Amino acid sequence: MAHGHRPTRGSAGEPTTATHAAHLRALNADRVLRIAIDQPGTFTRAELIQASGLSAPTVGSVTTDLISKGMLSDLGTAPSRGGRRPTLMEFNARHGFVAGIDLGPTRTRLAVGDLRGHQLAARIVDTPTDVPPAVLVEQMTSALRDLLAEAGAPEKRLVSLVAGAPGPVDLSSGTVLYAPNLHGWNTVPLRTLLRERINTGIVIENDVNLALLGEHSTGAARDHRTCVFLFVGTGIGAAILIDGVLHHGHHYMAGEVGAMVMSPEHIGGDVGPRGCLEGLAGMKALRSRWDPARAEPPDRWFASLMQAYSRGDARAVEAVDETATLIAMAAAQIGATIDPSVLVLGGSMFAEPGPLVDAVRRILRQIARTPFEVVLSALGKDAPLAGCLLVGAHEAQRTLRHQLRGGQRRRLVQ
Amino acid sequence: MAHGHRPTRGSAGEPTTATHAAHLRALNADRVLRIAIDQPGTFTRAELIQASGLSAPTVGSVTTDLISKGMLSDLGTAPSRGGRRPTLMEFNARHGFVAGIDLGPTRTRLAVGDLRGHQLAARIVDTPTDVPPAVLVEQMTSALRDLLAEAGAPEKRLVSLVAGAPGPVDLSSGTVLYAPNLHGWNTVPLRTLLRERINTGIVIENDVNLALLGEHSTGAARDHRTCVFLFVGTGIGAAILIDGVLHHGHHYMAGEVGAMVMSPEHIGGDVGPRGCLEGLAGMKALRSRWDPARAEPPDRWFASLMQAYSRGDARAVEAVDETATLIAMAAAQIGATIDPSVLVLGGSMFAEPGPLVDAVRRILRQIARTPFEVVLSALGKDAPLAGCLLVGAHEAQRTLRHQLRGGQRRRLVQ
DNA sequence: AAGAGTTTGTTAAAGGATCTAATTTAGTGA
DNA sequence: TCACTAAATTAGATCCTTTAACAAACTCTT
Repeated sequence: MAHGHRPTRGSAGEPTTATHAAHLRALNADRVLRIAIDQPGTFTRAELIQASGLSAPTVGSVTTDLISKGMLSDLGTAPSRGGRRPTLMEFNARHGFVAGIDLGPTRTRLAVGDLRGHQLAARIVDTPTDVPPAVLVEQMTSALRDLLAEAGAPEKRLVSLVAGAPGPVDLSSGTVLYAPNLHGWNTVPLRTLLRERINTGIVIENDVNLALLGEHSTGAARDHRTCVFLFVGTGIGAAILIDGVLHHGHHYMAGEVGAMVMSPEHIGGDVGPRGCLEGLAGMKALRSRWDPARAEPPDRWFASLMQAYSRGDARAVEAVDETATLIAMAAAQIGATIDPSVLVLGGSMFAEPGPLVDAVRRILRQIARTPFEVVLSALGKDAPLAGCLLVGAHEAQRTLRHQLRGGQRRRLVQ
Repeated sequence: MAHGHRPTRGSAGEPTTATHAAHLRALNADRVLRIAIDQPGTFTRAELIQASGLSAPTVGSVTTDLISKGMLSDLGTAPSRGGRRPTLMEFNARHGFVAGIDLGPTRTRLAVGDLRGHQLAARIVDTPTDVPPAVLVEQMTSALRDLLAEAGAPEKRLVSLVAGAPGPVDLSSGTVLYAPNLHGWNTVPLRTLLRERINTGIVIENDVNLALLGEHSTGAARDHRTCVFLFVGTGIGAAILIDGVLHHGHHYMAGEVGAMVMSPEHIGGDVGPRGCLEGLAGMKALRSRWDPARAEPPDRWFASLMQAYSRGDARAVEAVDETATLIAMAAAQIGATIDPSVLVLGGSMFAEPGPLVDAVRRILRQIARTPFEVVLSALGKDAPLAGCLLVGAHEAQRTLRHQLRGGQRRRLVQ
């Protein structure tokens, strides 16, 4: 009675782990939900009990909760297996939707997917050139709105949007630091631009990083927890996955290997961008080695080079070998640093098998002390978009789980 | 009545997060213990309540539990601050002990520390040469036993032992894959050899990795969550910390950059180990550049080279510059891949400031697109041992927390 | 010197969530 | 029809945390 209403002691911010009984509920609901998401098809309460290690009453109460929230769908009873017929359920992957935008130098790919990241609708549009970023974003969002309608996904139900950009990205602010192949893209606050037009969770990510995630989930790097994607097109860049997690670096510049200096003689300041890996072994350099006069049409010279190589043409062999040597050296150095289990090659230089990959493999066998598999991208130009939907699904699932916790806490405070 | 003793459903292994109320207890005890460990000095229950966000009764009951287990020490009452006098407590850092062994090519450093990793006793012994690994291990464990006695740490209370080896280590099996500077060390099951002699938790780790952890906790890389240690001595190797966690690579070979090929002309197979970074820029190569006849005494030539450099001696300048160029190139390539916030230079080549570091810094400014700090190791030859105690303390704290959970569960089953 | 006010810590009662055990539901098979 | 099986729900007990009240021990003012 001495103190009528003493202030509650120890209210030092959000606890990071469960402390109170109510948090247990959220944790267990979370656990069940996670199992439901991982389960590709349908399942019964009994299976959830098995998989979760929780007791039957708990699973029962959690599932009814999740069904009432719309996260699980009740599909009625299944045939008996000797006793009472079980109730089938499945994760309601259309409880929300995700979208991906892969902003490329010439083409932009858009897709809408469900909460598992499965693609429901996709579209390819030309990337408008010579317009300011805001105008480009405006056009892309309007295309996305069409696509959402096509997929039967109400905009309100869009939980997360992931956009990939061809350059390093500051993850924390969602800013594209620069994009050499997009005119005028320096320090573009892409996330802000998108958020002004679409109200949802937004993640901006580098396109090579997204490609690696795509290859990791459904492509050439499946089951490889530590791997590298080396993209060689006009530009050269790498993405790094470490124990299943993308590595971004302290300045979000990890994998920016295009500027690597490959030989001591290139250190002199005036040689500049030509002395770096990108300048010596990118697609432009390869063309200059083979067709310095630029006599062949832009979409034919590469095929002609490959043909010449198979004929044994000396200039073609030299161009391919010198290029492959530099790429293999860079790959070996990245490999020695990271020690991946696989290196995925992608970009227009490695769009399909051919003498370039073979040469890279051959040289790597000579110089890499710790050998790693070298494979071609399986998803090709679709890899970044696949990565978008994957990241989007992960983000969306996080949001879902957060809602779960939020719902619990609200009930608690009430 | 229908079924007399139905087997319990859903006993599918260990739950990863709390499910049952009893687990809450372990979680909250864990939380309090963690705060206690982080608190450098003493604290009161009231402070724990503040820091943990738990309620006063919970903290009260948890602390009495922890005190009865010996993990916290009751230090009696402290002077009042206007009310009832608080009870002071502290983390009982001597509830257990940790040990570290830094196995070097010429010297082996041993230390015993408390649960916080603070050093209590240390010793340096000559590494016996030309004895099989088992004999070496036998000698080291006997030296360690002496040291434990000296530190007042009963062997039964030794919770974890961390040994560093000068070569790549298979963490999962505790095997030293190879160690060029230790004669006959190929695929040595060091953890097994140690466990046969000392019964405690044992971790084997690469010495450069340990050095980086040491520099990260108390040395030159403090507050840098993503950083690289480049060791240049007889051999050359790197350690990589990513978001505060060591990166080991898929074959435990990450950072094995000594074998990196630095220029296309070195790719031909017959050049062999001389064409790699270690052969071109290690301490032996530097000596060959400066004193090819090996005329100067082994412990003097380096100082003499430095003196000659400061005189402007042309051969010295060339030797230093060429070496620094190669090291800077390797650093730039690692840096472009990892994008660290700081690069720590260590090993006998970088034992103290001098023209070599200056040259490396100068060249890095020219070729590194994403600049990072370049600093010298602050702990020098003690860095790996510091890392041993650090890792040991972490392991020991994990063991402690595990005990906590185990204790809870036992009580539950009972 | 006494009482008001403070700070610290403990006890008591209530609430929420899980678990085990029993029960209901709904089938299969002899 | 009856015994048996499997799935799901209900009932009761247990555990832990929280809020609220209380006790302890001290400072400071009147």
